[in-house]
Amino acid sequence: MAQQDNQFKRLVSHCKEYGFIFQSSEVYDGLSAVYDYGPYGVLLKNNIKEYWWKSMVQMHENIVGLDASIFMHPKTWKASGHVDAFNDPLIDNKDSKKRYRADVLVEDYMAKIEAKINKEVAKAKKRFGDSFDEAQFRSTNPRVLKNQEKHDAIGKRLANGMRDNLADVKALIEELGIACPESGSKNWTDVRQFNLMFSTQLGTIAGEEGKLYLRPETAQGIFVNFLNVQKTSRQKIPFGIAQIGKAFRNEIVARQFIFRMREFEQMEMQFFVRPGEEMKYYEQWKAFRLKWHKTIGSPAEKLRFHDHDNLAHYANAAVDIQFDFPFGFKELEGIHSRTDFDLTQHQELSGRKIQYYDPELKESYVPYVVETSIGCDRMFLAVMSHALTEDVVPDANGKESTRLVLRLHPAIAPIKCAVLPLLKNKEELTDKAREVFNKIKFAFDCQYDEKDAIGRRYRRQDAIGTPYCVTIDFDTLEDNTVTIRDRDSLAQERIAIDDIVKTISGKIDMSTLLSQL
RNA sequence: GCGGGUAUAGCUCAACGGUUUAGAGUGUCUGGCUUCCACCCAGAAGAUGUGAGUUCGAUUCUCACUACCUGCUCCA
Repeated sequence: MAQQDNQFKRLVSHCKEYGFIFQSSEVYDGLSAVYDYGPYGVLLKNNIKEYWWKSMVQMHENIVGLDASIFMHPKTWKASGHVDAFNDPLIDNKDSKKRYRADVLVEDYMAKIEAKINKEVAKAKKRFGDSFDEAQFRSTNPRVLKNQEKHDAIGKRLANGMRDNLADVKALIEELGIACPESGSKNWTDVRQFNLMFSTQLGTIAGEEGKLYLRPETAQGIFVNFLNVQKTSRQKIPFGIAQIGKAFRNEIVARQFIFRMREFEQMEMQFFVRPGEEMKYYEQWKAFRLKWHKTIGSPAEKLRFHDHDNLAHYANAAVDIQFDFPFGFKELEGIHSRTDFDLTQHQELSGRKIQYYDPELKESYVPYVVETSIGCDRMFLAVMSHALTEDVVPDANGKESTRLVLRLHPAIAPIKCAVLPLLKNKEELTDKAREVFNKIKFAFDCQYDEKDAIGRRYRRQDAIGTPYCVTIDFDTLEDNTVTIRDRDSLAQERIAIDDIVKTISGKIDMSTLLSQL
């Protein structure tokens, strides 16, 4: 555990030290669980997005893209269930430090009363035998009636309290003498509402009318555009809509660096299928998405599927792809069979028909949805945590020295090639190096560096994951060749200046990577 | 949100309540040297999270705030 902590701390400080990730608003002491991407971070993140987008949209003729707004009509979130389900009233026990949903505590208490009633009924049934009239017993037995009355009164008061009086829910819990199931303590905090959506307002005058939410997931933008996209792109089911975009969640606890942020980026694809065929595509996407991770270099032993035990209200199957982060296996991507829940909901709340006419079946239906949803920032953290390694390499005297190297897949590395004159104080070398730099900078992200000894410059590039370095030496002046040095093997090869772009392009090319999928 | 821990240069760490002008390594910058993996030499810049309190005096003790780590909790 301590070793994991250190490894994680090293990763966080590496991200800061080399300009990948900074804490948001750091000069003002930071803002909790919000982070900014620095110069290398934004390059890496963009490359990850490109890999995802091309593998999903470019590679699949039946998947098209979308960029829906962050603001959406408030009814969207009523339809999706977020307004209701993302509104948990929570209460803490001060002694046991356990947290509960206040309504669940009361409901459990009500369940106990119900159990008492049922016990009474069962007893009577045993006593009276076949002639027992349960309905009559329930409506006349004084003890049953009393308990039933109590049960109903509590239920009513809970419902009222939940609507607009959380203080009364606490009062109810105290009056009923509900104790912490774990510790038996009755020392409760106030009931607090945690709304997981951020709200803001439309227009310059505040009020209920203009209340808007920042989207907590990108998926709904896809669902409400289903018909627009399907008709204009002339897609036939099965087909998918992909989107990359920011989402916002007011998490109760946001921790672990960029793993759980309040503002984050999702890469989602909703695949629309015929009802009844969802499991076939669910399995298909499970396999494809896992392969996507392996192809970019995430090792099989750091990836695993994790089936959901409790399915969300909209799903009939759900699995996570978990990654072995420095703090353990955690969700990186989710693949969910969302049924027709979302489209049906939007159909009901909007009053518009959201259906697809299937020319083969000759009937209209609300399509079923299989979703793949990956956190872009989590993917960033996954590749960084796996890439950051320390190894032992020979130094100038042939002795062993350790180096910090970011073994990113070349296709997503922020800088593809560093151009280095062997010596700084020889103008013919620096001039030539500048010339080489200006020649290849059009092809990919390059960096020119003449400061410090050549070995140090190699190490600097290692630390930001640059896969290739070309070095201009005195031979270059004679024959227009350079040495190209490989980050991982340290091997050096002599190639012509005219071949640099071609050689490196072959190794960093996104299309080569995609063709392995 | 509750409990525990932490906060000193970009990074990693020092400094008895006062010998201090808060040190060191590393990194950064400038110059020199250097013909391929953290060389060397000379110089420079750079820090006590914020705000109160105790004290003659606070980086050091107390409290609050903020942020981070961590257990609980939550996770569409």
